[in-house]
Amino acid sequence: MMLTDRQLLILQVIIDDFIRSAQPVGSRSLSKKEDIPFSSATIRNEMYDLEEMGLLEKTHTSSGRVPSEKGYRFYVDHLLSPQALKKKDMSQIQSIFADRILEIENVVQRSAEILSQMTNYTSIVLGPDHHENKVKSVQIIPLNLESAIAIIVTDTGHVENKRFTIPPGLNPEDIERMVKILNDKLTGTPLVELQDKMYKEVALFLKRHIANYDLMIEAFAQIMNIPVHDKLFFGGKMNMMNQPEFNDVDKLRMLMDVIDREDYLYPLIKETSGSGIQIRIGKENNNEALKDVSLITASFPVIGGQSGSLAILGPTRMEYSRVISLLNVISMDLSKALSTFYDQDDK
Amino acid sequence: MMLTDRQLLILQVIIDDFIRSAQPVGSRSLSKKEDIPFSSATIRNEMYDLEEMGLLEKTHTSSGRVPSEKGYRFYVDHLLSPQALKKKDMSQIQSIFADRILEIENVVQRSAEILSQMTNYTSIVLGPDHHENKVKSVQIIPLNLESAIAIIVTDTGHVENKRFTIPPGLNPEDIERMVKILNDKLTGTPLVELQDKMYKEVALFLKRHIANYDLMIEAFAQIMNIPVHDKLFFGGKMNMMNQPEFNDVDKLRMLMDVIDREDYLYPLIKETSGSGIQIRIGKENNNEALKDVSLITASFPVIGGQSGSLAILGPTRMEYSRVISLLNVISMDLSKALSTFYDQDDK
DNA sequence: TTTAGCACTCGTGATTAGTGAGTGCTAACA
DNA sequence: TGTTAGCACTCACTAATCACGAGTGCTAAA
Repeated sequence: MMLTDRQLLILQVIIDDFIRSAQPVGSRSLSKKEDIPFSSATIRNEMYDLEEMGLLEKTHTSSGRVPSEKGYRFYVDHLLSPQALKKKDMSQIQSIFADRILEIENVVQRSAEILSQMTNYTSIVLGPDHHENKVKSVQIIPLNLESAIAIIVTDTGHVENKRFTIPPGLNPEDIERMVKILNDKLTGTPLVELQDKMYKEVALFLKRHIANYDLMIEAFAQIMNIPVHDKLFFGGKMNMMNQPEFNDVDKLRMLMDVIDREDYLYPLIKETSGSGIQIRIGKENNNEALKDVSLITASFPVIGGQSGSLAILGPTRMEYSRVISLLNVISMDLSKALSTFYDQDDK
Repeated sequence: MMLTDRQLLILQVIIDDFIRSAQPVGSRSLSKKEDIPFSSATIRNEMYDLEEMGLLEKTHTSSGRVPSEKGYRFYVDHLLSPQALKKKDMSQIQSIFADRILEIENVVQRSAEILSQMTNYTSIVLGPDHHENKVKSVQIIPLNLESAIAIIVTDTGHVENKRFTIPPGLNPEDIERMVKILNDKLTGTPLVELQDKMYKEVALFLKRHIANYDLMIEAFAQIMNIPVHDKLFFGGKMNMMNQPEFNDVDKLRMLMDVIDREDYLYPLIKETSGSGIQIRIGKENNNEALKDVSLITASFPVIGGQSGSLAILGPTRMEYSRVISLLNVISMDLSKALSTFYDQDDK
């Protein structure tokens, strides 16, 4: 598909205009613009050709033109020039990452919020997979005779805790011994391998030292059954209400259902990990409810070969350029910020 | 205000009907009902009177009648007979509380979900205030030379954790000693008093045993600065989209804004703690955005004098009877379920 | 190749008329 | 005296019509 320079210009201006106004763009209004020195008739001819190529559409026979999905695709592939962020935006971003925050979740959540607030779209952030994180310490805190809290701390500072019922016949000394064994055996084990290791290696050891070891193993293995999905962090879940394309409650509901049932979104976001910026427009999302939105995802690597991703969900009529710039900046900052949690592992 | 039996009947039927259909109720459709043996003309006369009393309204001169806020208020105060839940509902509730769940948060979250799912309204649950919970154990897990995780476990099994920077010059032995001191001094202290006690009692002690104790105190006091607001748990946040009164995106947005900014809702919910079931209809919520909704709150006591509350937010045209029954049942179950966490404290 | 001009299309908003569900009032009835 | 049948009236809602204007496609002239 070869476009003349003039066609490129017109396409670009139409899409930019539509992104701003959400209104079909007519030839006359275009011809009035400064950077368009052609008459409306000329523009009409070009529009006709662009429509034939499938880059533009009409909402009805005598309406102005609207970008098609293919048009957006062409736009992001060929017409998007990297655009520097405004100073105001930059300084706003700086300010989040300025104060050294100490919890991963906190950084991630705040990134999601700032991202949605700056774009007016919905943002989704997936922290680095913590299944690979290694156990730093295991603690058991008895609450009373029957139950206790098991706590697992990872090398990244993530804390998992779960309450469990103490098997009968186990005395405090048993528990103390157990904690010692667990720490000896499990420190350094990645979370994914925890359950396996528990049954295979630790079980034997416990058998020798602890009464009722099998019940205890059972209880503890439960605890180590850490959820498969990492948690998605959202910002501006409601922002899509502000988009004119979702002025209809039914449409809104369909979209919200998908957003809330995170399992649809999860693979779309997860998949991106490690491959730069990815843009999915409308039907490319392979989901009926997402056919009028675009999802832009960016992955950010953290030290140690892992990565997380952040995403913006907006109408197909999205400010691609700005969103991409923002994602680029924030993913880099996030990389840096989170890497400080990881790079201290090995000390 | 005295109503005849017939007026009571008619008012009741009108409100019941409107709650079901969301449509203004006309005299003719009423007169066709089995339990209404009067002609439409008679009903019209009664309606006229009920309107004069401010219990009914018209949407326009020749429309059917709609309950006014005052009408709903009368309805819940005088016409609501406690209604037994359907077996299906009961068994569904049983099933959540059947399997003994071990985390407070889990129970609370699941209650919120079941409540919203059964009513199709939005539910909000506030767990028992954990500021009064007492420290059971304090742990410090060093992650590397610079940072460590502080963990506080309460007697109810609640775990707070926070990362902090280790003041320079502190060695592992110092930390170990510090943990010992903290446990000695703080076990049994309610969370609210923690910060105070830290500065007043523990500081002196640490001074004697730990290098750089002042930095450490500073760092640790930070950690103990536990958020003032307890967390609200929501179920069915989006359910209001299904109500015809929020078919308009602007209305929906106003409502959602208030729901999301929890600080408006918090006092409304919190306030109820300890005073049975409370119903706020429309403007009684004292909030412009909540003028078309009703909030029904129920508090549930847990052993030890504390209490939490659960609430249902729905349109003023809410199934009051059903919601009240559900809240009654679930709040009792919740009382029981959560009390098991608390009553084992003292053993 | 570009553009001015013109006929044509179609969404939008205002206006009108018809329909039906509802009311209030009056007069007759039990 | 309370109840009801009957009737005129109101008003939201829908469909139909119209004028308007922003837009198009096509043709012919520059």
